[in-house]
Amino acid sequence: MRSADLDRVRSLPLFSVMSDELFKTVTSGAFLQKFPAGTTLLTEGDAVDFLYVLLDGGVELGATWNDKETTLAVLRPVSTFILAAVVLEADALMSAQTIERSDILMLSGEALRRAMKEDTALACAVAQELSGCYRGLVRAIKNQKLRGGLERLANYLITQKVRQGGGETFTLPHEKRLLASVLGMTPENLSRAFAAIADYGVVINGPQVTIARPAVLERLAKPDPLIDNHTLPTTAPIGKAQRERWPTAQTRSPS
Amino acid sequence: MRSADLDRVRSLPLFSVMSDELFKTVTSGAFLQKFPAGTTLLTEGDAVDFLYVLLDGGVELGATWNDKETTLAVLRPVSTFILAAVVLEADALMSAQTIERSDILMLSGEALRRAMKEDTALACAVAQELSGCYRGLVRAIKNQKLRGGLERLANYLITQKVRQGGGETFTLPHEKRLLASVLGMTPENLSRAFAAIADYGVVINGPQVTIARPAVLERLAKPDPLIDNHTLPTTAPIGKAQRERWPTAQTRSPS
DNA sequence: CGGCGAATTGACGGACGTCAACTGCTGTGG
DNA sequence: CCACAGCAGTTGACGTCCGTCAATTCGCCG
Repeated sequence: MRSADLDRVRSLPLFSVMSDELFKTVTSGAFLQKFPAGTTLLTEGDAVDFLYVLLDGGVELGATWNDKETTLAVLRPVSTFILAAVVLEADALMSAQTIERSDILMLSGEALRRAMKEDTALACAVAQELSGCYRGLVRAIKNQKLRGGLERLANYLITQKVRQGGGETFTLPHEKRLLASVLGMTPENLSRAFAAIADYGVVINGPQVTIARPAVLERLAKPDPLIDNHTLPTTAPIGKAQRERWPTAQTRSPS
Repeated sequence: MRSADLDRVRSLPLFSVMSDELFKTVTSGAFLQKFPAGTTLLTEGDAVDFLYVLLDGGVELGATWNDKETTLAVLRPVSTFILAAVVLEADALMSAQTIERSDILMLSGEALRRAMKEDTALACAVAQELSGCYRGLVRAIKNQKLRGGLERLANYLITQKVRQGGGETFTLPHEKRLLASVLGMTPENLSRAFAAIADYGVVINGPQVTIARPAVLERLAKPDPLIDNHTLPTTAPIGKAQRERWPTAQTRSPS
């Protein structure tokens, strides 16, 4: 494993508190693996033996029931995942799948649990990380149960705008079909929601989104600091630059 | 505070691992308060200074947005709540309100955070508790995003049946309007769902529910161990016995 | 006895899922 | 180099689920 990668892991809040010695112990039995897009890392119900750390690329956390599927989160580097299952030595409740070519570090869950028992600072850091994840899910449930589809989309767009620097135009970070799943709707319905949100000053051009009248959109979205997290959940620089090219001004076809 | 109450707290997984000395420190600055039904303990957005422990009664955790309200969980003794906010020293994301006369122990958050730093076993126990809460929320989101209202109700009934001993008839633990909020629907819609679920062998008689043909109901519900937790989240004996009396057989009025 | 809130029921409309057809881009192989 | 298949995205038609409004019943409590 490259030492640059090790440094990135070390800089996560989870690991920055550990002693050098313990860090070496925990990472000694670790793999760094590169996966192509679309690889299933973990299926819900699987026993979990590793703590995963996404160093590069992207990962979708999803779940299934009765032939329906939904996305619970999309992770960007640097993020850890399935920490809760590792702590409890339990089966995974979510599936994990790469959405791009990804570099993923796999740390022994057993080693992590042992390290927690020996290092109070680490155990506290784990508790804090889990608290943050928990609160992220509380926000997600509130978003899901309290808002309608159009409102969820509007707030998603505002969050993206802020996270990407606040410029009036930005780029959707994923495929729209994945976004639909994150927002809890069908791709068709998302398409209609994009069409409807044009009335609120939002111009869609492929993956490019321009918020022409932020005040109007905000009146629809009613963003709320107790639901929308406009700062990133972990130390996570947004993924690589998106493609810039896109067929020129493809506004709505004049019917 | 009565020593019997202290013992109940001590028996929680969170506190059973602490040394006597540390336990005394943490509980020394604690209040035991009795609240009437309907008391708001905490409003979303409030700063959180205490870890709450529900010793008797019931508490609803809810959230609000844009004049809509929803229930995220209903707690029964013995349960702790808002642990995550205490760990992070953050504002509450949920409101908490008693639904019955309740005994609630309030522990200094500051003292708990200090104790975590000194006692690895406690910090690990906190991490485990938080992991359990996190996984509970993952289940809740899956339930919400993957199932329709009728399916959520069917699974709720099966869960209640199991938790109350598996007999063919049991008692709803709360008001129906609260249940509706937990299940993410309106009271009117829940009423219709109860009417519709009669086709699957479920007989409703006030708060009494009889599942006449479990196999039929299960074919509708398709319960899943990765969503439905048929065992209780914490060491939580179900609340006191419900009223038994109810006006005799109030089946559907013969139109 | 009277008022209040929970629960139910009906009527209606809107939001959302499903099915199907169509477009345009992309990668593949003849 | 082009033909083709495959997939993302869009659009329309339609049906279902669910929320809203209103009226009614019933038990509870003052």
